This record gives sequence, C-alpha cells and structure tokens, in this order.
Amino acid sequence: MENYKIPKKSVERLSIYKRILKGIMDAGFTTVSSRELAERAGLNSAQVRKDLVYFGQFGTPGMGYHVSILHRTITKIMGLHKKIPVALIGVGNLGQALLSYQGFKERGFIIESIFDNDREKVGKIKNGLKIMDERNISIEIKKKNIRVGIITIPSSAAQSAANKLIKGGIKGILNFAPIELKVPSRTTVVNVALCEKLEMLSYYLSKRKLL
Amino acid sequence: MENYKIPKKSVERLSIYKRILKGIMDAGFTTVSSRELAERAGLNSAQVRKDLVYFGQFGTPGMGYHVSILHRTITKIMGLHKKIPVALIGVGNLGQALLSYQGFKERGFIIESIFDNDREKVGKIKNGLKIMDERNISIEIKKKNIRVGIITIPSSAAQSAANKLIKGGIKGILNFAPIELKVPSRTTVVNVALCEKLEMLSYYLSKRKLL
DNA sequence: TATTCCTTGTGATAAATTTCACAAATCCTG
DNA sequence: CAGGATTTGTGAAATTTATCACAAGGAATA
Ligand SMILES: NC(=O)c1ccc[n+]([C@@H]2O[C@H](COP(=O)([O-])OP(=O)(O)OC[C@H]3O[C@@H](n4cnc5c(N)ncnc54)[C@H](O)[C@@H]3O)[C@@H](O)[C@H]2O)c1
Ligand SMILES: NC(=O)c1ccc[n+]([C@@H]2O[C@H](COP(=O)([O-])OP(=O)(O)OC[C@H]3O[C@@H](n4cnc5c(N)ncnc54)[C@H](O)[C@@H]3O)[C@@H](O)[C@H]2O)c1
Repeated sequence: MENYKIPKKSVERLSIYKRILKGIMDAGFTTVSSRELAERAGLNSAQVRKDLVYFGQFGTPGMGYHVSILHRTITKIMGLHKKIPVALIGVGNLGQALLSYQGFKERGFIIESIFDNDREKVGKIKNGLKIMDERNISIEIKKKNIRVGIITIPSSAAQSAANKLIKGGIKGILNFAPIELKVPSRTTVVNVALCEKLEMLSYYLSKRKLL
Repeated sequence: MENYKIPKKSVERLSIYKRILKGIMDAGFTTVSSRELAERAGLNSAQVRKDLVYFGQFGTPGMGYHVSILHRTITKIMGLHKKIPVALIGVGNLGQALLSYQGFKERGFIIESIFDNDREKVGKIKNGLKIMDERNISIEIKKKNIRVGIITIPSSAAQSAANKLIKGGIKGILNFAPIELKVPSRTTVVNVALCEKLEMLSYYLSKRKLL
C-alpha cells in the first residue's frame, strides 16, 4: 500500500481499469485475470499487475482478481467513493457540454456553482444552477467549500480565473484552456490538451502521407 | 529531418511549442531561445532542443530560434498548413460544443459532415450542416473523401461507428468515448481521456487528503 | 491427496525518455 | 577584429517506464 512514487501513467490507467471492471461486473463475471484486463485495455499483463501492486495485493494466484472488490478498491484509492463538489468557470460551448454530461455525476463530481463574465449570461439559470458573476468566484467557492474547479474559458482569461479559484481555496483544477497555468505547488492542475490531440492526429496522418 | 522514431510525447510537445511560438510572435518578438521556450512550457531546455532536432536544425547558436520560421516549420511538420476535412459522429452535448469551436477551424480542421442516429436530429441543420443518418457514414465520407473522424457518441455505439468510418476509408479518429477502439493498424486513433483526467485529479487530491 | 493447470507478484532486463554538461558556432560589444 | 557572452546540438549518464520470465501460490479435477 505504498504511497511512494506512483507513475502518473499508472494513475491514469487505474481509471481505465476501473471502467473496464465496471463493464465486466455488469456483464455478471466475478473474477478477472490480469491478462484479460490487459487485453481489454490494450496493455501488457505484467503492467497491469505492476500497476495494481503499487496499491496492494488484490489478486489470487490461479484465479485472478475479484471484480467487484477490485472495482471498489480502485474507486476508494482514487477517492471516488465520495461526492466531490465542483465549480465550473465559463458557461460557453464546452462548459455547457460538461454541465449536461451525466458521466460526471455518475463518478461523483457534482457541479455546484457555475460562473461566467458575460452580462447576458450572469443571472440566468442553466441545468438548475444560476450562472454567477465571475468576480465572485473566490467568495462563492470559499462559502460552499468547493475544492475542484473546471476552467472552460478562453486562455486569455484562464490565468486570472485560476488565481480567483486559488484565492478561494481551490485544491485542484481541470483546465481545458490551452495554456500552462501558474499555480502554487499545493494546487494540482490537470490539463485536457484537446487541440494538441487533434494536432497529433494530423501529424501522424501527415507523416504517413494520408492527408 | 529524420523520420526515424519520434516519441509520442515529443509530437504532443511540438503542438505546445507551436502555440507558445504563436504567442511570442504576436507579441512582436523575432527570436526565442530554447531556455525561454522551455520555461513557458514548463520543461527542460535540453528537451526542447532535442525535440526540435528530431525534425531538423532550426536554431542559431548564440541567438536561438527564429520565431516565425520555427512556427511555420512546425505547422508544416504537423501537416497543419493544409485544410483537413473532418466528420463528426454524434451531435450531442459534446459534439455540438466541438462543432461550434472556432479553434478547430483556425487550425485547419473543417467539420464537413455530421452524423447522428436520433430520428429527431437527423435532417436538422446545425451550424450550417445537415445532420445525416449514422447509417450513411461510410458512403458519405467516401464520397467526400474525408479522412478524419471525431467520435462523440456513447461508448456502447462507438465501435460500430468506428467500423463504419473505417469502411468509408477513414485514416484517423479522435475518440471521446471512454473505450479502446479496435481498428486496423493503418488507422490511427487518438483518445481524449476526459473522465480519466478528472479521476486523476480526484486521486491526487484524495492522496493529499484534500477532499 | 496428488497432480495439473493457471495466474499472481516480482526480480531482472530492456527500452524509452529526460537531464546533464560541454564543444562548437555565432552574436555582440568595444 | 578580438574577446566575452550566449545558445545550439549532442554524446553520455541518469532516470523512468515497460516487458520478460519464472518461482510460488492457489484452484480444479480426479
Ligand atoms: N469548445 C471546444 O470544443 C474546445 C475544444 C478545445 C479547447 N477548448 C478550450 O476551452 C475553452 C472554452 O471553449 P469554448 O468553446 O467553450 O468557448 P466559448 O467562447 O464558447 O465559451 C467561453 C465562455 O467563457 C466566458 N468567459 C470569458 N471570459 C471569462 C472570464 N474571465 N470569466 C468567466 N467566464 C468567462 C464567455 O462568456 C463564454 O461563455 C477555451 O479555452 C478553448 O480554447 C474548447
Ligand atoms: N459531454 C461531456 O462532457 C463528456 C465528457 C467526457 C466524455 N464524454 C463522452 O463523449 C461521448 C458523447 O457524450 P455527450 O455528452 O455528447 O453525449 P450525448 O448523449 O449528449 O450525445 C450523444 C449523441 O450521439 C448520438 N448517438 C447515439 N448513438 C449513436 C450512433 N450509433 N450513431 C450516431 N449517433 C449516435 C445521440 O443521438 C446523441 O445526439 C460519450 O461517449 C461520453 O462518454 C462526454
């Protein structure tokens, strides 16, 4: 159950295992081998075992892993057994898509406060939430004790919004704006590099002369 | 100008350098050092140089890199100097957000065909495009010679849609559904692991007992 | 219970990626 | 034009990550 130094990649894969386990569980199976898990995730089975062993010994030789127990364990390791209140900054194209996404709620992420700086939008109701003025981010999230923020505003405004979140006591930020946010080390930022992904695709196709 | 074996990470960073170079260029500077590029990207300067040298020698000792030339070069290396027609599968929350996103067009990705399987949606117009029946994906993209597809449908339907894209001759897929698509090796898939990112954030906060 | 089969956990090995550190190239100043 | 200041490109070293391969544990069967 080492807390030592777990590769970022392993953590990301944990999330993938959890999703696959959910599918296997729903299909009615009770055990699963690292080989099968690896196959479904497109990985090497030793890697699956290594990843899991970072957190403890959950398997039984000759049998594999108990699906529901492993699922529950990973959920707990990732802190996904509790509801996590979230603030959304920027109720535009992407922000609204995230707001309507059921998958977040299913995973325990509850969007509780939403902000924008557009006078037309502030005060309106979206998905049962009143859009608040961006200037009140700090006060509001402090009041509601929200510790996770999602940034979906243009990159020119992202750093300033991040600062307000941090001032309000935010602990983690999921950032969709294409910019490296500067934050104190006690704050964790995870970037969703959406455009980069598309550009990577372009590169690979271009390299193979497919465009 | 080696085509040898370029790390995936380097390719993703290329995209980041390009974005930063754009900013520096717009700010009116003409040259930039690997040190500054590294600082802005949050990386080591040797890494920046190594990344760039994969593709050629663009720098001048004592001076650094010529901003606009490097920007243009990276754009070309990534195949982003040409318009790339794209098909979008799934005009739901996320699909509509992507459809309205200007950043794609700016990068040369032009969404030309959009598909859904919802009878209510098929035939309607969205952003100037008629939503087409998902059953016609193969025919349509073959006709229009579209080589990149974006999948924004539930994961249960994603593999079947991917198959139709492949049948229509697609070369690359940007996949937002949380599932590993099985595709022939001549097709490139890039996954946007959105939920995984949020779950990673949960893990890091949880580990530090911040939730 | 003995035997066979399967699968874990893990040390060793390999591969990939990052960082260091410095010679060589070029710029800039006086 | 000399000399000092920079900054590149790059081998070598260090670090990180992935894979191999196998002993040992446990299940299943007879
Ligand atoms: N939409 C996409 O598909 C997509 C894809 C990749 C990246 N992104 C990135 O995500 C971010 C949002 O994209 P979008 O398409 O939703 O943009 P958008 O313009 O549709 O929405 C941005 C919203 O943020 C609000 N806003 C602007 N400044 C603000 C501020 N200072 N405080 C609070 N709210 C503010 C605007 O009023 C608007 O409602 C951008 O950084 C974009 O680059 C979006
Ligand atoms: N919206 C988000 O913020 C978000 C976040 C993370 C991941 N995702 C993933 O992105 C995908 C789309 O999410 P969403 O929120 O837009 O869902 P959504 O339900 O809003 O939209 C899905 C759309 O796909 C259409 N569709 C369903 N089956 C189809 C088929 N076989 N062919 C063509 N169209 C079909 C539906 O009619 C609907 O219009 C999902 O896989 C989801 O898990 C979404």
